[in-house]
Amino acid sequence: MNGELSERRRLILKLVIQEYIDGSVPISSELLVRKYGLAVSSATIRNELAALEELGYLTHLHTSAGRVPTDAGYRFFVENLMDRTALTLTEQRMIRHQFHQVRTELDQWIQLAGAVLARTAQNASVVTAPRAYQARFKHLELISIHETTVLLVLVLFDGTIRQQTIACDGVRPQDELSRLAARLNDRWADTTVERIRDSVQEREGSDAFEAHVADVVIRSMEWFEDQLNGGIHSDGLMEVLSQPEFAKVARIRQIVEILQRGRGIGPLIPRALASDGVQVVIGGEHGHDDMREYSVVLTRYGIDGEVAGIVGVIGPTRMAYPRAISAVRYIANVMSDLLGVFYNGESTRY
Amino acid sequence: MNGELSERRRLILKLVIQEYIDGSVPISSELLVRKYGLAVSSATIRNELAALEELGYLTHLHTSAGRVPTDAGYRFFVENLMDRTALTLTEQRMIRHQFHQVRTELDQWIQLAGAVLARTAQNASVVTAPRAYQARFKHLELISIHETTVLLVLVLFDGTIRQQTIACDGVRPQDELSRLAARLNDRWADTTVERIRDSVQEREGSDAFEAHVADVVIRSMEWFEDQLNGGIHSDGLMEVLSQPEFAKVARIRQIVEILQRGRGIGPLIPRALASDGVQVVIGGEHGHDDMREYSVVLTRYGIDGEVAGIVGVIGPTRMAYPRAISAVRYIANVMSDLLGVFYNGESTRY
DNA sequence: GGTTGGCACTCACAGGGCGTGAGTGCCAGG
DNA sequence: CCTGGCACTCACGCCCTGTGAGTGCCAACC
Repeated sequence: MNGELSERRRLILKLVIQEYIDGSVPISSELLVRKYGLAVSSATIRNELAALEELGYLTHLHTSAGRVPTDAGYRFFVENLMDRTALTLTEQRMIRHQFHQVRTELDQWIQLAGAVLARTAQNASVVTAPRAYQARFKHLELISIHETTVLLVLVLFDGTIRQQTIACDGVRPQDELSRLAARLNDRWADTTVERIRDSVQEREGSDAFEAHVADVVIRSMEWFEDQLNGGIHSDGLMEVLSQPEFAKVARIRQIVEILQRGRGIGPLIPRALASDGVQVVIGGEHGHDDMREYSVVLTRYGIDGEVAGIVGVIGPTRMAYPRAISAVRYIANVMSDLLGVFYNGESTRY
Repeated sequence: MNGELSERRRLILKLVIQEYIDGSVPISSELLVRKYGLAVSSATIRNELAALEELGYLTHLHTSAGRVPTDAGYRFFVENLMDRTALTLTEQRMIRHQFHQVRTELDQWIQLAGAVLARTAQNASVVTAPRAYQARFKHLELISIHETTVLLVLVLFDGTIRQQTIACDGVRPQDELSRLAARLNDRWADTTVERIRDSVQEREGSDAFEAHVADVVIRSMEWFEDQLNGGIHSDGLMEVLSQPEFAKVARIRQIVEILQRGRGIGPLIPRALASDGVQVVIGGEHGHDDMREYSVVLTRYGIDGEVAGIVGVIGPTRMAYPRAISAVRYIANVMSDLLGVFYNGESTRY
């Protein structure tokens, strides 16, 4: 599939795709000759284009419109033809700078990653929060809100926090709550849901309120594990709408719907989490029909064996793949390093 | 401004506006006569329409197109003409049911409120988290993440939680951190930022790490007070796009931009927080130009003197005001009651 | 055999002209 | 004050046509 194409055809295909990506206008034989000073005539190029079309890399809306890449064309481009350029150093520095500005909150990192990615790739972005592969208990706190109302704050190993109000039977003063919290923290430190579930069953006859708290904690943690690929944040609607494919309202509604529910990207997450490199899924390569005109570039970030999330870009198949891929890769690295600091106190290395 | 209109004119204006709201098509004199079996001829209606136009309540795109309400027309309608119907009992029950399903998390309430509001009013919705008028310290927790990294979890009186990592000079074992946290909790229970700031200045020579923690807490709380009207969540883009005004791409981009930044609604928040009823701002009544074709219906929710947030609806000036207003009012009540339970342990009454 | 100029052919797109119909404005008469 | 009648006005949709870009193919050339 690589040697099949002569050097000239590869060049022509590459030029067509590059031109189309940044102009969004079907590419004619003449334009290629003129713009790139090719040593042959437009008629020759036409023959080559026809051949590339025969091979399935290009199409034609109708006779007498320029050539347009097919999904297979983009695929070939991504795999064999494109220039693998990284972001410029200036861009890298600016991005790092922005992350350092908000070094505090995890939520803000996620939001920032989405915004930066969208702006850099001029498309919509998707980001999920970093999650532990398995929920591990870190800490809990019981805070008296009102006589019979208690706020339970649960901190998991991956830094996610859940808050929940609990109604209790009788009045619970704060110091009693603190003592209970301390006891539970001690007992459950760094354990998984299963272990907590076991430990609860062992001590059947304990305090009813304590049992209730345990129950809430277990349910929270279970809910968490189920939610692994919930919580897909997306951003950059405005950026993606600036792409010329969204000149008709129908397309806009389509992308809004795709982004809103995180559908269309959800199915790709397991694969992205499992693999190491940047994943690219082009148009019809998605299963469903509603994604046939969109491509997704995404990758995993995080710390091996501990926590992981995904970051990615979504846009029309006519996407600036080289740039999207570099941006996604870079942001993933930045996020991974930030998490390294967060979890392990490692210093930055990017 | 009320007695100025004859009963018949009031009726005609009301009918025109109602018809236009649900049809989005300019209203003709004939239609009114036919559809509502008025006892007069269309010519008479035409005269009345001309008079209403003269008064500034209606317009004309050009001769020979039906009448369309002006901003002043909508204003008069909202104030004097519209039927103040509440949501049906079935709708109320369904909404309440949904809130009970997710009775746990505040974040989810907000999200749900946005979704429900958007669906009910068929427009975009905006919701802010409930915030205390003044940040009051409730609780903090220090959790050892790594030898020299500490996770600070700060709980404020209004239930908002902030997490932040702190790097410390030396190794801090968990029990030392717990003791420090207990000490600070005791000292700062239920105080405002100012008091904390004062208390820090008093004990100049204390431990450097303790001072650092105090500093982070103070900055978090200050940031919070500044952010009072930050964090505007919006939802229902899909719903609002189903309105016929968004048949052209330019309009879509406009609303997307308005929603994205929470701009256009930001300026209205102070007023909504200060007043008790439902606020309606119609088209040109907004200051800026970009909101000239949009209306906002919003209100405060929360607990008097303690916490408050806002919920609202935003859409084209041709908005189903009665329904939007009922929906906003109802959701605000539900949210207020939920908060009542959360903060005061009050039982529901809606 | 690859390359080229030439030429016919195709098709999207923009602009102009026109008919149609909805709806008003006005007037004169009841 | 109400009404029927009538002229007038536009937006809208339609068709039509000219235009230009671009291909496809062929015969000739190296």
